[in-house]
Amino acid sequence: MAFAGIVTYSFRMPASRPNDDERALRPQSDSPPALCTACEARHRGVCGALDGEQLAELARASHLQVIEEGAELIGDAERVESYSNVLSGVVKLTKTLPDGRQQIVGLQFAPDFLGRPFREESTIGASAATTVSLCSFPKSTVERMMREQPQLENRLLRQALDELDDAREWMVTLGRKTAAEKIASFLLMIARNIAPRAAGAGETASFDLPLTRSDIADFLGLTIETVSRQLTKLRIDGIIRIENNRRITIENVVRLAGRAGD
Amino acid sequence: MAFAGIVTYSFRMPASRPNDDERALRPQSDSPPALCTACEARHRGVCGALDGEQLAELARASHLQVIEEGAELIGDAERVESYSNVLSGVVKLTKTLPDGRQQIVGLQFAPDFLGRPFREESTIGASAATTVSLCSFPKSTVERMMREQPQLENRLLRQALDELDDAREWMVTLGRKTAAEKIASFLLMIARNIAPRAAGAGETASFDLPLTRSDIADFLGLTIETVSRQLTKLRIDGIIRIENNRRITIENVVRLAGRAGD
DNA sequence: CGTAGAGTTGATAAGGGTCAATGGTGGTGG
DNA sequence: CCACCACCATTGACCCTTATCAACTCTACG
Repeated sequence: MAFAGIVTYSFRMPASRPNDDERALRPQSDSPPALCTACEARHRGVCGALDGEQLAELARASHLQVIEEGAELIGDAERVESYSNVLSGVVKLTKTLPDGRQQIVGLQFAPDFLGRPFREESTIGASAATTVSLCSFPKSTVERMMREQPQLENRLLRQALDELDDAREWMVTLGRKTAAEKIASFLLMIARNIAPRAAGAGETASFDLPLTRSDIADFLGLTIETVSRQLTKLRIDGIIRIENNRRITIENVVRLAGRAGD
Repeated sequence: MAFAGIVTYSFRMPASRPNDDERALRPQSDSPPALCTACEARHRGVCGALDGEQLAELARASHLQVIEEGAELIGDAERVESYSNVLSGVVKLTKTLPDGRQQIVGLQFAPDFLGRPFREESTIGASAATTVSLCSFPKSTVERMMREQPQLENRLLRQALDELDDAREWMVTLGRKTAAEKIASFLLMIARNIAPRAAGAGETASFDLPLTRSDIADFLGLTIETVSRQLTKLRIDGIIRIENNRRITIENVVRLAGRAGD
């Protein structure tokens, strides 16, 4: 059941036909494919390393997938035959102990690259925290391009180092922060990824949590009860508003940051 | 006092003079510099990506440092002007919260590469857990070579991905394991890095802990008292022998692994 | 031989886990 | 349109693991 809930489209399916206007705007053969021009990965993601021709080649080999909430993308220790870019939604990376204890070890947002080069099988599981759309490529195509275009490897190195910084930041949270500090740090991290404008300067920020209470607990090394209690505490203290289970408003970003422990 | 306790040598200092026999063995101008031939980093580390000429050039710009136990290599948020290879000893990577709580977020052994490309200042602190020897290069030389030799970037990407796997492995340990499991996991990890032979197949393994109880606590998100109590418990159960504060013998690797939670 | 620093051990307390009951909310079918 | 159910989240009572505080031991070193 690994791919339950995954719908796959081809980039050349009828729904994505370019119309005459679009064609007229990019007549050259090495201009970016129509579907790449609006893609975040083309600018901030790994595809930014490719020239027009390479991008066209990759687009020809790629396909769009829409994965519904909860579906598994990659099982632990499963052989992986493709890489992907996250186009929208949130992917959670998980590790599970033999007795079932689970830890979320990372979250991926658009336009992150999803996959583990240089390893036959993945060491972690990946699943859709929300509905996710992915642009997936065959492993072999990406690996050939890495050899032809060093810029691509450079982009992957930059993302790997950023993820490493994130992982180490969370090690501090997991190892040394209290439950209250963990929740505050988590809300701030989500806000910065989902509503960067508001979280940066503004005093308030509203967003839908991409995770259930159970996921948040698995991310912070807590139980769902503790997560719930700490959210309630922040609500009573007037720092957040809980519109419904998923939707949160941070009433005062500065005060919340003051409770994150750093 | 950032560099207290650091002794610096040049690679061309008298103590490292090549004798006639060594010269005779490698007459070509692009053969590896004498001091690189015996270096682990030349084979398993990043230097393996360089050809003879590049290696010679890098060696000319590099210098050997011996850092005594406890000395700080890089302060948090400090500007870094050089990269290094770890030649021997153990470097601990730390993060500290404003109120002083500390978390060790990684350990580096020979022949790991030390440094954070693409960032002006480091986001973590680094200090010598044991006496450490480093081979250091100017930032600019390494960065130019990264552009000239894509293989170098490939090596860095591989190391970054390995470190990311390690960091995520420890996130599980920090977030979901009990104190007893944390200590068992830690001892196994150290044994695998310091005494790989014995830890792999053998039933017993002896080694010197590269960390104090306080460091172990900071690595595992515990207090020194809990670390001490759990070590005592393993000793009483006949799984380890504590020769002295630093030296440990794992009497039964299999039984210890059974207590690591995975 | 005395002191300092690291480690151990013990008593107590608190933070967060566990177990159990209750409270929303969204989806389905009558 | 409403009632019911399933699932998620909240709240409460209690307990356990680990932190905290304190005393003591051991070893290295002058």
